[in-house]
Amino acid sequence: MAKRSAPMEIEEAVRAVRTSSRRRQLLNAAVAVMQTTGFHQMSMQALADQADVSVGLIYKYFGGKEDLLLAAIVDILDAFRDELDPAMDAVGDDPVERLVAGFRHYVEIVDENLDAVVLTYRESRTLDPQGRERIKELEVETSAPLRAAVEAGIAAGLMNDLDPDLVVFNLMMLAHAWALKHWHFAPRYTVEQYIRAQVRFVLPALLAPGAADDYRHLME
Amino acid sequence: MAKRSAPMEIEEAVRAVRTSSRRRQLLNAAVAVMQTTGFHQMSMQALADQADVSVGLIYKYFGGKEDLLLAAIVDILDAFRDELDPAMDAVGDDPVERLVAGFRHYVEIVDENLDAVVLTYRESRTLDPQGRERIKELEVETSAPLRAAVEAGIAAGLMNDLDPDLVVFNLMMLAHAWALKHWHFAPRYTVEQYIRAQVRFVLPALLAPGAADDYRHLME
Amino acid sequence: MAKRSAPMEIEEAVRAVRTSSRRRQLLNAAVAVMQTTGFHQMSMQALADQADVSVGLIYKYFGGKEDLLLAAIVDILDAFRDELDPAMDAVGDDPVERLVAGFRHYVEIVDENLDAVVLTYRESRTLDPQGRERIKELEVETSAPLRAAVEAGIAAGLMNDLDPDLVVFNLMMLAHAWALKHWHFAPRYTVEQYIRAQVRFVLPALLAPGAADDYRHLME
Amino acid sequence: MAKRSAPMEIEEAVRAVRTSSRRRQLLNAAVAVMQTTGFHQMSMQALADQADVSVGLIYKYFGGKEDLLLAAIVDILDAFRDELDPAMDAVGDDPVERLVAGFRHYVEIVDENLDAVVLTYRESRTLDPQGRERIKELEVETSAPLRAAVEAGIAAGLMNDLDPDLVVFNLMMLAHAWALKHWHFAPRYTVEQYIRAQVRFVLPALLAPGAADDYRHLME
DNA sequence: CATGAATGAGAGTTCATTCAT
DNA sequence: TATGAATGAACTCTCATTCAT
Repeated sequence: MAKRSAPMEIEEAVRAVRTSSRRRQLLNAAVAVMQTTGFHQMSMQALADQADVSVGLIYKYFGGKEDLLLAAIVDILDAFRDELDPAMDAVGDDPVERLVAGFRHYVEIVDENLDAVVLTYRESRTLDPQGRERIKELEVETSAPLRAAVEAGIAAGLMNDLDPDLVVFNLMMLAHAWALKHWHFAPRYTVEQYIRAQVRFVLPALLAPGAADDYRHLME
Repeated sequence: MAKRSAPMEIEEAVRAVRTSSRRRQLLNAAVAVMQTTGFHQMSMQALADQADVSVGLIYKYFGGKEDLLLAAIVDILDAFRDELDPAMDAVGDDPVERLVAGFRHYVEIVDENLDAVVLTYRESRTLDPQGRERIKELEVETSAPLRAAVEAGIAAGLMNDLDPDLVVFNLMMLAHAWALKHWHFAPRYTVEQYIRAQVRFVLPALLAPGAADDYRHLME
Repeated sequence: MAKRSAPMEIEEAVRAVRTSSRRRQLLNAAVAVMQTTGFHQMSMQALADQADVSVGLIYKYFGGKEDLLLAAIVDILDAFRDELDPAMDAVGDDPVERLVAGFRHYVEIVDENLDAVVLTYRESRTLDPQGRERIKELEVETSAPLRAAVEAGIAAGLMNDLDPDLVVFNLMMLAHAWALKHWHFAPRYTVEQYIRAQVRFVLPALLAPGAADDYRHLME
Repeated sequence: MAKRSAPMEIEEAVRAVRTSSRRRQLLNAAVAVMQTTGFHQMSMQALADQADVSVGLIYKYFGGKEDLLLAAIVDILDAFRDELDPAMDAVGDDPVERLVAGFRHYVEIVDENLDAVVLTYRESRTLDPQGRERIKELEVETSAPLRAAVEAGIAAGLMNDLDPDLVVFNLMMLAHAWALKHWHFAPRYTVEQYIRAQVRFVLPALLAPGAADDYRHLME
């Protein structure tokens, strides 16, 4: 009996995997093409060529061009959201250590997705209001662990009493800046150098007077 | 002779003014349309309607659509560059005062050109390499007075020995953030509040330990 | 031997029936979809969904979309042709009675196949010349029993000496009108009323002066 | 003063005429292409070629393909409606004479627009509900003068007491049949012969017993 | 200087058909 | 026998650009 049902489950699983891998293949191709030509300049034919499939097939996996854009952006933001928490957990409970680890990892993900990050800035206005809303929500979700660290830091008296919201968005902007101003920073800094320089810039602004000495090691 | 040339000069001046006012009229219309629809969605017909001229006329003043985009972006960046210096001069010679005044004014200009600023982020990849280069140069030019203030501040021992380049780009990013994340900040802050909050965030990071007390008034 | 062949025959018969039932299933589905969306708007996927089979299977039973259309139309016309004769035989030998019975039955079949009839008018131009020819032949074949009745009626002096061909095509047009102008007639007449009204209209035109009285009962 | 306003009026008039002639040119081309290939088979490129304009221009004068179809059909029906009344007035006041003249002219218009008439049957289902409604209204409008003649004839005791609505639709069907079954009738009849044959068929059905003799000349 | 009718290449999207499973 | 993923040509429609007036 299990034998009879198994094939069906397998078949379904196979299809699910195939579907998912096609989506991934197409999303990767889409980001690759968009990074060089931009969303509007990307023709569906060009995308098909890049992904090595036919144009028609794209429409089996995505509702249309805009749907593809939304999926690509959401895909990136999902990565941010899902990777941030574990990276922060890895360094323990100290709010400052957690925040710095979070920022560091955020920049690293940005570095691995330079074009995708730029994409979220360039093309989100292209989406319909619903899609835009979705993206804003994701961005806020993503910032949640950072915000929690800031709030914990303030509560523990380790950080100055600044608006956590502003602090978090500032950190995200500085992380995004690595992508947005890559033309400017790349010749001057490696990612690692960029991260350290920004931490050196930001920490003094955050740390409460009494706590500054305890985190000297984070600023070398 | 003077009699003959005078009318001509006037005619030329009239033409120059008219030409210039036509360009302005078209640029304003272009920014107005782009802010709602985006560059790619803007049809030349829509632009012509907005500017109350015929499509054909646009091509008398601009080489084409992309040329118009470049002109619009350059136009905005010119404003930044030209207004920053005077605003900083108005507060005297103190590097810290100058830097804060510069940042304050920068954000104010951003606030008056929200859509235009977003435009520079969204559409610069659309331009040809030459146009992109032009924009980067302008951005660097714009940052010059801010950089000078930072360098002066460091030289005078008023500011920490940070990379002036990084500091300036950070300040610009935080100013741009008022436009880029306007959906997030606008419900929480007025421009004035945003400026003060950011100054409170940034100054502690910049000021040398000994100088902090002297600029308490800037952070209220 | 018989033992070996019997199963095969059964198998073949099963296959034949299944083939035939598949064809029928598909034709019914096709007519059902076409009646709501039209032939050109009907996608093979929609047809497959309606028939609850896969797209691929359709091509095992029909050469393609146009082949399917021809089959659907021929199917309808076959029904007309095959049902008319028996219905006319049922009323005996009198040419007028036969003609009226034929017309009556014709309208009734039209009523049961409203969309299919409209289909023959709407889509026959879609077919290739050969297919069109086939349909014209079928229509002529279908009209044969009616024509025979008219010719018999004229020969017997019961009907006026009109062109039988014209009479028959007129009758068919008036029958088709029940489908073609259904939007107009349906709110005003039931089928039964429509048939009687048309008989009352047509009979006086057909009946020879001396015969009129004998068929009063047909006109109530 | 008049001089200043005149040019504008002329300019407007010129544009109106040009617009109208473009529409006509396109409608004629559309009917020409549709008659050979059918609406769905007609590509906008084929239409453009036939009309000797560019594809883009078509969209300046029509909202799209379906709009063009509606316009083409309406155009034909308008001709029917506008030409019927004058033709009937020309023969005087006698209801029977008027009806016959109306029918005769109706068939003649059909003969001049064979493909267009077939078009109205083939493609009206293609239109959206609003367009379909429009067409039904036009058809009813067109039938008005015929209906008036029938009603007058019945009131005057010249015609049998049949449903005028049915009579009129029957006449229209028989007129349309000249187009719908042209493949069948054309080899057998000229238009003139067809008209006379149909009049001979229909009049006996309509005329009241007493009036039959007075209209013998109409049936030759 | 100013117009806007006209162009036509190129876009996104659909869908009849095929074929490996 | 039956499937449905994959194809790619063909479709309608848009719009930057030109040019006769």
